[in-house]
Amino acid sequence: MSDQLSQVFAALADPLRRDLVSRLSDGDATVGDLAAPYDVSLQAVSKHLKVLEQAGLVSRSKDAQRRPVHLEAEVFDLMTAWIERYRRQAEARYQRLDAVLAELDADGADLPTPSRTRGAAS
Amino acid sequence: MSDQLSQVFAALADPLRRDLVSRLSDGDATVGDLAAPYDVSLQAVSKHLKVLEQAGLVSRSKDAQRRPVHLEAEVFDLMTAWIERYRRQAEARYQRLDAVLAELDADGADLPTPSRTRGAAS
DNA sequence: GTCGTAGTCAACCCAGCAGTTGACAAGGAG
DNA sequence: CTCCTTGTCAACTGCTGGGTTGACTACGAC
Repeated sequence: MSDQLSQVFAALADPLRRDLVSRLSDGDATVGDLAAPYDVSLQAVSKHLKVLEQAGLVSRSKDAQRRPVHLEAEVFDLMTAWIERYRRQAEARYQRLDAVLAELDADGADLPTPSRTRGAAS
Repeated sequence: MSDQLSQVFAALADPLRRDLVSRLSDGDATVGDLAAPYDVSLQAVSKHLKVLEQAGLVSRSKDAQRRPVHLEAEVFDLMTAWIERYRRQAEARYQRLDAVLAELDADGADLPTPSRTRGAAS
């Protein structure tokens, strides 16, 4: 679980943490402000923030005894890149399959272009 | 944790499961095929697949005693939508801040457009 | 100085998850 | 039919994660 991608996904798997991110996208906030709407303890929220910080989604500065929390949007790119990669790959495969099926249909199902059968053919 | 978004994020928080998704984007495969490269038991991989299935990332059909696994790419859209939403929101906020700062700089820091100060002003 | 505020740290509990092994079901193959 | 393959289900273990409470630090206010 040490890789950042795993940490980011794990961090966002919790609804409360996603809500924190959501509210932080609206502007920086202190721990107390963030904790107020929930009925969990301040310490629990502080822990959640630590998880987000560890994942690189959030940074905390130091202003007197206050700890303003700031959203780091760049990390989203990491996820987006990963997601897009496999979505596109999967979509490309479907399109290829569609093309093959269309070709089969057009040719009359007699010459199934026997060159490449990788994948679904078992 | 019942909402799908949480399940999807949690499912992808595991490197092995991400690897399964990665390999499935290359084409359907059986449980045995998928389990082969790892040094964990077949049952463990089957469990991982169940997690992915529960999250809607994967579907299993039935072919004799074989259970071909198929990647469902649509669920990625759910994540992408969530991510994009907050990334754009955060980026927009930065741009607004930049604009305000630029304006301050241009005006000579005497008329800080005192209408809206929400957010970072403590 | 004392008090109150903002937040972290540490210890502890409970639930869930990843991994294991063992037994079992479902279908071909001989 | 029996055997083998493919895979699931069930029970158990160990670890991690989210929650709590209590004590502590750091800073500003009085």
